[in-house]
Order: sequence, then structure tokens, then C-alpha cells
Amino acid sequence: MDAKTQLQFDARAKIIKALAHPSRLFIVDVLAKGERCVCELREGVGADMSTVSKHLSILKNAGIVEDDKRGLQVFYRLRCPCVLNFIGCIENVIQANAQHHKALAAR
Amino acid sequence: MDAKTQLQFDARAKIIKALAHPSRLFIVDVLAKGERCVCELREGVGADMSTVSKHLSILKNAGIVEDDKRGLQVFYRLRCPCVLNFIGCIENVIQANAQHHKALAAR
DNA sequence: TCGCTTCTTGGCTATACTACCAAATAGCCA
DNA sequence: TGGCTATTTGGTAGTATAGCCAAGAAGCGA
Repeated sequence: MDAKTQLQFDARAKIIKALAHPSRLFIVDVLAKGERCVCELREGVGADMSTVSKHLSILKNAGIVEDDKRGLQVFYRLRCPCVLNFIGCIENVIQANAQHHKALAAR
Repeated sequence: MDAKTQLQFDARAKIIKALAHPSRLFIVDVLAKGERCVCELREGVGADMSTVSKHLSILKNAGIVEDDKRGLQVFYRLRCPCVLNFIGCIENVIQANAQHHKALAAR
């Protein structure tokens, strides 16, 4: 793997890593329905506000969400709705795993 | 977020986490072209064989690859080629980020 | 200006991940 | 069987991540 290839895979991994957490996936799922402010997300995630804020900053840093400050509140929205297909792919893998396990159990 | 939802997002995160590493993305990329044995992958990744083996076991555990032992060698292949669309989505985000940075720089 | 609210940042601890080396396992062939 | 090769597993050290609390920053309204 040469240096350029390495960089390419590092870049991909950085984005995927940003999605690799249940709370962040939940946030993405909620934002798929429209923009939300941090306190709304906090309720859903059920963690400390500071924790949610850090999750959001990770997603923002990866370019997955963008923020928009209006008055006291900061609204977040998906920057790239294509992340949703993404989740679809994952669900396929989960389905496939479930079938696989079922097939093994049936023996 | 209720318990059932939590489990669903945990399951998704587990799969995504398995992909969230440059070496593992590289492996997926290579396997997209066909099955490979561990030592072939090791060459590409450029890490210790034991390290590659552990990466493979993470991918296998997530249901992304499957293995097939033939003689002394163990061949790995993608179990769910849909992970490739997945990578496509990531590339979209990277593109969007690049354009965004360019737009900011142009100001 | 002062206090209140919303959000972010810094500090800390516990947990998880990664990579290497060394040792174990498994299959082949002499 | 004994040695050789391919791979996995165990151990360990360094690094990164996640969560909470406390403190800071910014906007609003009295």
C-alpha cells in the first residue's frame, strides 16, 4: 500500500469512524427527519449535554452534519443525506447475519 | 431511546466499527476483487501477520467476510458485496467535504 | 448590566483498540 | 514422526475513545 493509497483509506476510515457509535447513529437517524437543536437530541440520546455536544462535533468534523446557530440554540442537520443509503447497507449485512445464524441453528 | 432501539443501533454500530480502520477498509477493497489468503493480504497491508489476522477476525465477527480453510492457507472473501456501495457513499462525503473546503478557501 | 439559558471546552478516569512479539495450533510432506 | 509453513491466540504497552462534572462563552431579556 503506497502513501497515496494509505491517505485515501485514512480519509475513508475517518468518516466511518465518526459513524461508528450507537449514539451518533441515533443522531443521524433523527436528523434524517429534519434539523434539531442540541437539547432535542440530548433527550433522545439520554446522555449529558456535553457528551452529545462532543458527538456532534465529531460528526461535524467528519463533514456528516452541519450546524446553524440561531439565537441561543444551535441547530444541526445532515450535510450529506447519502449517509442514509449507508445505513441501508448496514441493515443488509445485519439481515444476512441473521439468516446465516438461522441457517446454522437449523442444522 | 428505548431498549429495543438501543439494541438496533448497537448492532449497526458494531458492523460500522468493524469497517472503521484503514487496514480493514483496504482488505475489503482487495477482497472486492476476489478471495485472498492471509499472506497475500499481509503483503498489501504491510503489517505483522498476526495483526492482519486479528483484523480479519474482526471483519469475520461482524459478518463482513467469511473464511475458507484449504490446506495450509485460509482464504477470505466478502460475504456481503453490498459493503462496496457503502464505500461509495463514503466517497461521496469525501467529495462533498473537498468541495466545501474549496468553497471556503475561495472566499 | 445581571441573570438565565444553550451550548462548547477542559480535565479526568475508565474502557477499548492497535500493534508487536512470542507461543500455540493445524495441515502437509518427507 | 519430525520438521516446515500458514495462521491464530495470548500477552503487553502505547494510544485513543467515551462519559461525566465543572467551568467558560455567547445570546437574550429584564
